[in-house]
Amino acid sequence: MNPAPPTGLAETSVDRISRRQVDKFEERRSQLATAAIQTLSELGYARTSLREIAHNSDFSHGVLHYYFTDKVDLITYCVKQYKAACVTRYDQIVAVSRTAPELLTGFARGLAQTAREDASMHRLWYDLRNQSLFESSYRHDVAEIDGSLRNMIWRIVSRYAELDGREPNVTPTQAYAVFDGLFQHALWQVLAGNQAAVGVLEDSVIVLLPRLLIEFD
Amino acid sequence: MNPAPPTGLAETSVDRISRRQVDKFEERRSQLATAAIQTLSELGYARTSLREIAHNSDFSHGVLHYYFTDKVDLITYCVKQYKAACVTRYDQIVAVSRTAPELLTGFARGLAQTAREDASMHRLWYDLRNQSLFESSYRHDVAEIDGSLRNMIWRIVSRYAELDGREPNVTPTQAYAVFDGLFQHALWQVLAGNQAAVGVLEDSVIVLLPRLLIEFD
DNA sequence: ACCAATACTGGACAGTCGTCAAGTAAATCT
DNA sequence: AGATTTACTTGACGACTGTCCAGTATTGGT
Repeated sequence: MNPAPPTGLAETSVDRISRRQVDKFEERRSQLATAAIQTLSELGYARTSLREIAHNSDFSHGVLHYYFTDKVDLITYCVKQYKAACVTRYDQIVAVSRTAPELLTGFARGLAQTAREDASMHRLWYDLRNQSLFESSYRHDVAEIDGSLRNMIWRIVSRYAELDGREPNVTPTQAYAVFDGLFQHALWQVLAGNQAAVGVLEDSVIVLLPRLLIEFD
Repeated sequence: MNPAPPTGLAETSVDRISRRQVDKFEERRSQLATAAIQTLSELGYARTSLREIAHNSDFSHGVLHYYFTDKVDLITYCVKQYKAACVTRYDQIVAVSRTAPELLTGFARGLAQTAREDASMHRLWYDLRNQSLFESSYRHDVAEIDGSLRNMIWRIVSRYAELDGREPNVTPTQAYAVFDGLFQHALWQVLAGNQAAVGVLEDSVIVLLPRLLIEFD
C-alpha cells in the first residue's frame, strides 16, 4: 500500500517518480511526527492517544495508520526526530568559545536557557526515556540518543579542559550523569513553577564543571 | 460508607471500636497499596490498570473503590507508602561509619546494591516523578519525597565532610542532583541488561563524593 | 478527458479503562 | 440467635483506546 523506497542505482524515470513519492511520504511522516511530539510533550506518554495527535494535526485519525504501521512505529519515529533537533544544540558554543571561562558561562547559560524555554520538550524526553525502562521497544533508540547527548557533553568537557590547559578527571558517562542530573532537577522545579531554579542550574554548572578536571598541583 | 477516623480526645468505647475499625481500614489500604506498587513497578504508570492491581492482590477490582476514592487517591497513597520504605535506607550507613573512607565505600556500595536489587522499585519512582511533570496531582507528594531524598544525601555528604575534617563545597540540591543523576543512569543500564553498570556507579561515587568538599590548600 | 495510483476520511470493531451500584458474604453488636 | 453494620463480589455503564477497512477525494500520467 505504501510507496516503496527507491530501489536501484541508475535513476530511471520510474525511480525519479518513486523518489519524489518517497520524499513526499517522508515529508508527511515528519509532519505527523511533529504533531505527535507536540501532543506528547503536552500530555505525556501515558495520556497521549492517536486521535489526540491527529487532532493536533491537519488530518483525521485514520491517516496515522497510513504513514505508520502502529503506535510504537510512530513514537519511535518521533524519538528519532527529536534527537536530530536536540543534539547539535551546544556544538556552536564549543565552536565559538575562545577561552575556558567563556565556554563555561556559555554552556551554563545554554543549559539554563533550554530549561527555561524548552521545558515541555525535555520533559517529553525524560518521559520517553523512562518508558524505555518498561517497554523494551524504545530502548534501542533511547540508548542512541542518550549516547549522542553523552558525546555532546563530553565535547564540552574535553574542550573546556583543553582551553584551561588541564585534563578531564572523569569519564564521559560520569560527566553526562552529573549534568543530566542537574538539568533534570532544574527542569522539575521550573515545571512546578519555580523559575528561579534556572539560575541555580546556571550557578551549579559553573561550580561543578571545573571540578571535573584534575586539580592543579 | 467508609468508617470515620477517630474523632475526640477522650477515648470512649465507641472511639475504641472505631479506632479498631480505622486500623483495619488502614491495614487493608496499605495491603492494596502494596499490590498496586508491585504492579506499577512491573508495568509502569502508563500500563497499570485498577483491574491488574486487583489481580495482583487477593481481592476483586471493585474493592479498590471501597478503600480509595479514585485512581489518583490510590497512587498518591502508594507514593507516600513508597517513601516510608525508601528514605531511611542509608541512615544506618551514616550511623555506623567511623571514618571518612568507610562512609564513602559504604555509601557507594549501598547505592550499587540498591541499583542491583531494587531496580524495578526505583524505576517506578522515576516514573512517578516524571508523571508529576504532567499531572500536578502528584506534584506535592513527589516534591516531599524528593526533599526527603535530598536531605538523606545531604546527611551523608555533610557527615563525610565532618569525618574528613573538611567542609562541603556544594549545596544540598547540587549534591542530590549529582548522585541522583549517577544512580539513574546506572539504573537504566542495569534494566537494559548491563549488570556491569553497578560497578561503574560504585566507582563514580568514590571518585566524585570527595570532590564535593572544599579542596585542601 | 480519462484512468489508475495515491492520499485521506470517517465510521465500525473489539477490547480496555475508571467508576459505580446492586447484591452477597462476613463480621459485629444487642 | 437475630439484626445491623461492614466487607467484598460481580456485572454493568459510558467513554476511550488502537486498529482496520470500505469508501471518497485528490493527484499525476497518458
